[in-house]
Amino acid sequence: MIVLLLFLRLKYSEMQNLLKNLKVVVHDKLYLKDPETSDLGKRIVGESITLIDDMGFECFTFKKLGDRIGSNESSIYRYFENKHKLLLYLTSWYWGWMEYRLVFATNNISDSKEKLKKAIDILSEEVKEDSTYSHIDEKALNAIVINEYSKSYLTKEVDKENKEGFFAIYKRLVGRVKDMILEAQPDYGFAASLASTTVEGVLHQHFLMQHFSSLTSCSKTVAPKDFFTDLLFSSLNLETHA
Amino acid sequence: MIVLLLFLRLKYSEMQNLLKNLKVVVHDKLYLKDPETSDLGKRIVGESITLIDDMGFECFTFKKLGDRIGSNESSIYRYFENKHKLLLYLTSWYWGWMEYRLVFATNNISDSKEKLKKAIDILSEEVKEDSTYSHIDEKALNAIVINEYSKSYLTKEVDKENKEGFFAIYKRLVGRVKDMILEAQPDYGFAASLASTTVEGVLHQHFLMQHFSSLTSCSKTVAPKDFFTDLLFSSLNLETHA
DNA sequence: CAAAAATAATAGTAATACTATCATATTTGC
DNA sequence: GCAAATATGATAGTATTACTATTATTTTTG
Repeated sequence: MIVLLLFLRLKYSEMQNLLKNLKVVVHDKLYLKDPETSDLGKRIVGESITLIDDMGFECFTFKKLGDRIGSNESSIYRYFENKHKLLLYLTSWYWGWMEYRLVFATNNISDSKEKLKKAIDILSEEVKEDSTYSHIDEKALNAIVINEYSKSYLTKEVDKENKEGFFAIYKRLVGRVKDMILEAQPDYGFAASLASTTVEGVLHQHFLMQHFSSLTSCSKTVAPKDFFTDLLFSSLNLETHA
Repeated sequence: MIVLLLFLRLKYSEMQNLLKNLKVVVHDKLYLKDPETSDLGKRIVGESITLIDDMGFECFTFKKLGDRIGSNESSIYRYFENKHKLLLYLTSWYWGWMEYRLVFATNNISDSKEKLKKAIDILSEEVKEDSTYSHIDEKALNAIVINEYSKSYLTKEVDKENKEGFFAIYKRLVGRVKDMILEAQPDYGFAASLASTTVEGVLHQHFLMQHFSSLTSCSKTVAPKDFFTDLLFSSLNLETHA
């Protein structure tokens, strides 16, 4: 689906309408039953996002989610094996959504520097509205990714789950950033590390802004985007202006 | 203690002997009873490091630790309130140890670029030996910091715990890196973000080397140090060679 | 409208994360 | 050397978590 978009030239404003008719595809072993196929499934996904955002992933349980959506714990277990898989599902969805927006926003830019700059914009901008999908609050999901994403891979099962492909979307996204870096500067020797540092670092800087302001230069006037644009263009030895 | 060292000129080889007579000081509300003051306490700290490294923080319990050290769960609870506090204790200790090594290795360097380069070395080098302290396996502790550190602050209690000073050592360390960045390039506008990105990013690159090799440029021949040295010197607009 | 599928309700289990109490060692201060 | 204090160990108990299993009740659909 996303590949198709490379041949399209659509205005940014049309993206939201388009996305409404597309489904972000996540690995089908992350769920027992596709939550997109039923009303209950959508409520599970939708309310789990706001609940995890409210209480944090550690405190979140399927029992509490059941109470919240007026359903039963056992029904939730028919959609997701456990809350770890649910987190993988939600964050995969997020990265799929991010990848879509990244590809969409950059596909019609021919200048490699402009393209990279746009990519940094998309990756680091604060998500402000939960607009695109009716049942998914993208702003809350963005907060979850900032606060919980690393818990999804900092586990003893990471190699097994990686082999199963549970991190495929994230890896593909980092790979796209890496490719854009190399397009802008083919000689650069650390493209993969710079890409992963950027994707991860953006989340970290947002976290620091909220909880450790002395550890970040970002504030109301300086955005993570400014820091990372400077960082990437300096290390690639490129001028910031096109 | 560390301040004193600024006025000393000791060989690197003497550091280990010196450290043996110094105690890394962590926040005293992280423990109920100082584990350094008893044999049991040292076994708790020492064995918790290898046990967490072996089984991961999620699977680790005080009951299992009690079994391992031939002691009782209830005795461990007299030293640490819970395993979260123990993790904060261990990681604080690690960052205190790192800060010590950083200050020691850089204090006698007058050239600001050389100093920064040395700081990157210390921060990003793989810890190979558990040499300095008899009861602490620094190599295993380094692995714990790579795999578990972010779990210590990605919690709902982070602001309260930050106010209590539980992250003071880490913040001071990042502050030192920030100061060195500004010493080398006073005009640079994102010193705090570059410092936090480096300290955090080094851990992340080590993790990626172990589990997501496609997301990093680091390998057996390229060290995280090489990437971060290039990254910092480029963004500070400095030449790598002194 | 009957059969199938989805959901809800209930019960039960093993493990976790503790707290409380009491018993027994070990240390120490006189 | 002994009593008092302190440290450690053993046992028991609780609420919660993270499930699994079974059965009952709705809802959907051919």
